[in-house]
Amino acid sequence: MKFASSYEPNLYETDIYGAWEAAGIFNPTTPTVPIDDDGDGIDDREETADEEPENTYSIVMPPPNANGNLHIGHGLTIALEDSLTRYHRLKGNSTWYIPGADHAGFETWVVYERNLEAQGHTRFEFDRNELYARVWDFVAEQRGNMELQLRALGASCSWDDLTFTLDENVIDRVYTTFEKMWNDGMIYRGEKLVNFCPKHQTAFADIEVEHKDEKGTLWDIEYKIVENPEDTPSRSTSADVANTERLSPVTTGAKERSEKVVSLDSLIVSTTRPETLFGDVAVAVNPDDERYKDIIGKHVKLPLTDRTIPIIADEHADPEYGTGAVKITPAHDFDDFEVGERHNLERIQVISEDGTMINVPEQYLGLTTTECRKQVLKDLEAEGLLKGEKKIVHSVAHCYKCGTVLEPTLKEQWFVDVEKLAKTAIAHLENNEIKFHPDNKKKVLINYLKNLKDWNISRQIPWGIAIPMFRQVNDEASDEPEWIFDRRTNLKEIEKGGVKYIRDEDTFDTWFSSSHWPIVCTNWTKDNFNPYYPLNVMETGADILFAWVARMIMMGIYVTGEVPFKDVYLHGLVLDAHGQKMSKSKGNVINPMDLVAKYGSDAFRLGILRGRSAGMNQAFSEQSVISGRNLCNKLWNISRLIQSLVDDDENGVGLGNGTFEIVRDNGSGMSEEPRDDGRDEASRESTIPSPYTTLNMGEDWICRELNDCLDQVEADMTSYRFAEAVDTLYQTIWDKYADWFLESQKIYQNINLLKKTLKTLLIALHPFAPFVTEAIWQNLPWTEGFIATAKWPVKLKYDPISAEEFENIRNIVSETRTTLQALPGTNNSKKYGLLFDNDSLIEDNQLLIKTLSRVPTINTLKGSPRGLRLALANHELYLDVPEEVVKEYKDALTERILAVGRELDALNLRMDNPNYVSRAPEHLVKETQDQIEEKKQLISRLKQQLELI
RNA sequence: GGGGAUUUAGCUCAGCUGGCUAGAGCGUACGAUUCACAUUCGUAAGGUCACAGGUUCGAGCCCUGUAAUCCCCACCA
Repeated sequence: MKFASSYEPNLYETDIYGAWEAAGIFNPTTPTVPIDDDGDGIDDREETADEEPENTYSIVMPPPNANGNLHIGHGLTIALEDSLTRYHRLKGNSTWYIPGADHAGFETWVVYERNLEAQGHTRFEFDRNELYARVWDFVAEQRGNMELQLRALGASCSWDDLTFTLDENVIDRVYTTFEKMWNDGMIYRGEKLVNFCPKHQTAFADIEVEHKDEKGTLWDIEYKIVENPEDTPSRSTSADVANTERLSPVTTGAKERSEKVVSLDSLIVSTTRPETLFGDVAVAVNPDDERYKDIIGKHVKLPLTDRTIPIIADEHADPEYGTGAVKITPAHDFDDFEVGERHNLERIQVISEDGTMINVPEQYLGLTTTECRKQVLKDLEAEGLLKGEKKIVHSVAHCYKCGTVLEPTLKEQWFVDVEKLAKTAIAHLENNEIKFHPDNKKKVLINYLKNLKDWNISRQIPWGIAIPMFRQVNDEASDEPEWIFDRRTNLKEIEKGGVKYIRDEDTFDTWFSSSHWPIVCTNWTKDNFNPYYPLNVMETGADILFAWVARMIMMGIYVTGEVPFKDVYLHGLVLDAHGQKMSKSKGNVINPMDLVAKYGSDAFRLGILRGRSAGMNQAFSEQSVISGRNLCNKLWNISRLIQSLVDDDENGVGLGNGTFEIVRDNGSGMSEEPRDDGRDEASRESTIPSPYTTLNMGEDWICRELNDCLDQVEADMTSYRFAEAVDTLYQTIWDKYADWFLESQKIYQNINLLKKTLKTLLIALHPFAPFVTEAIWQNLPWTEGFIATAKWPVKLKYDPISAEEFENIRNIVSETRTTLQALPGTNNSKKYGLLFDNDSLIEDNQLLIKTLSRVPTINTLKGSPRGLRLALANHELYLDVPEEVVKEYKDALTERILAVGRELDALNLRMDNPNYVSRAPEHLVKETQDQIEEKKQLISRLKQQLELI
């Protein structure tokens, strides 16, 4: 016996994956680039192909961090993507699931730098190329891990085509795009404020910043107004400085805030960052703020300094907030930066990149921002300029990796002008070229693209793709350095036309290269038709809709003129069993590999797909994995039973040797293939008990149910309803196939149908549970090849009348079981037999009914009715129960009559409504009438029963 | 401030174009006991579909409003 009594995933999974991989079945069968052996410029396949060309199905893996372990989100991603891939492979598509590994610029860098520090080194001891080489080795060492984990999850991807985000072709493609953008004038170098992490010494894109609400202090500082500024460092608006004889009283519209303006010759500004006051170049008030109308254009003395700065009018100042006057520090605040742009103000940088003070009076020089803040507050206090403080909660930008507060820092960076990219992308989206799951994410994305700001693509990290820009040296003449594009980024310095250029030290934001993912993975080129681009689907996390999906769409269109994928499926977060976000600090992180080791890969995949729908953050618990494991074991034992029946049959000891004539109409079932029950008539010599004249061991019924199941799974997969597909299979395998069909087939086997239906189920479940289905497939002597490359099952032919008869039998059996449980006493199913009268369905199937109901006997009723009539099924069927027991059951019976009566009333009420009869569809009215008839009959049968008692 | 969701059984979720007598898994209760599977089999209990109006012959589903929860973006001097 090949089948052990339970399925042990660990005995099979590694070997099975190895066998798949060795056989190369995960590679696409349609070549990925056109074949043109005779050099006539035409794809040779099209000339020679007799058969219909295969459909292609392409999907790329969001590249997991090459340096890391897979987490639960990867587990979900692979479960989703691989079931799509396997499903379409079974459906006969040339399927290409392209795996990847991400150099994960910043993430990996953080890990590496931590290592470096642990060894007592710092990044500054090495030059860029050296660091790059070191990290490369570090990652190469780690990468295998991640790939093994993908295999353990069963990802049926084409390993030969694995793309690493720092592969030659990726860099090439990124440079080509960058060059095109440079030539198209979409790349510019700008001094802008960027979010800068003082710890990691790099800038971030807006999207990488994590805003957290924090408690802080808002200090009120007095800035004294001076009548005659001697020194005006800012290049500001001096047009209306002139006038001003007297300040108007600060009253109008000031409300309760007016008292904060302590006198008419000073302004109170509020700030959470007093240390930045050295970078102040103006104080802004709202132009509509009546209180300050007359002082606009005057100057104030900047405390602790000798400078005076102008009072300007700008919308940015909110009259309702604080005193309505706000200090403007363009070099250290994003809003102030914009105010500065509008008013052409100087930018004075007072905090350096390492977070210490520069360009400040001597006593503050070199202090950290925190130290400086303390000192400034102390000094202001001493001068009597600190007018108050209050605690507030405000949101502060943090580094998403180390939690350090990000410092808005003035820096020259490369930017992509996104206006055209976003506009074009919106046009394609509004043209419905991409279908989103869930649907609403399209709207969200368009909304995002409409407000998109220019994209900072420079990172000050060595680990990444070097920005291929070189700056001319010795260009003493101009302020504006001259930059040229060149691919030779392996060189620090190049010469062109006798002029020397130095490479920019920065690397690309990883999203800049990642946005090329569908293009580079499919080897898209301008000149050749590529059957795999656009991708059929992009599956990824909803959390990177903006960072990644948006950019892939913009870049895909920019480079290829086409959207990069036809469908987008976004999954939500996997939360813990209590709906909490998983995090190391909470200690509720679930490692997918632990679950795979414990319950098997299939169990994990089934478990994580159940109850999950697109775009939603949903809970996940080990329990669902256990339930997946149970299904695998169930399927294993189903197969074990069937194989033992097959063995018995081959050894001539099976039950299936009947003398009966099979009465079956194969013509009326809808189907594509005749139901092949495979047995020639002569072999039906049998020992089946004699009352049988027809055989209906659920065979037509199970064919019908399997057909429905296949329909359902196909529909679910087409609409990305994974959980529903799994649910359908679960129910079909367990509740229908095992509980009814196999139980029936224990009496009499149709061996070929058992084989065929088992194959159907195995194939249908394979996309979700690849290992156990393959393990079974390989253990069954009558299957061939790999199930992974089998053909999706065709529909089975069946006789609908026979199927419906079995449905009737199921109802009879169900009612028998229910009634036996409801009767007083225990062990009823052993005590009472069934009696039937004048009913051919029951007569023909008495053994089946007896077996499934587990009653000891079934006999024809002789004499007048006795016992308890089973009223639900409209058959002359009685439970042979003694009168005193029936009497105890009387109350239950009465209650039941009342319940049915209430249902009948409701139906009657519906029919009494003339509008229902006239306006509802005809079939519904008819249905209602039928139901009324049924209920009436049921009541009368129940009443008969009651009278019998 | 802008945007997107969620609210259905104790828990986690389905319920698609309105036809519902609202489903599943887990959990619970009761029963079975070794003949594929105790990772088993059978049966049952459990719901004012967040609330209030409206449209309709008919609303869990559509419309209006309210409440609660969550997420994203922007802002918070």
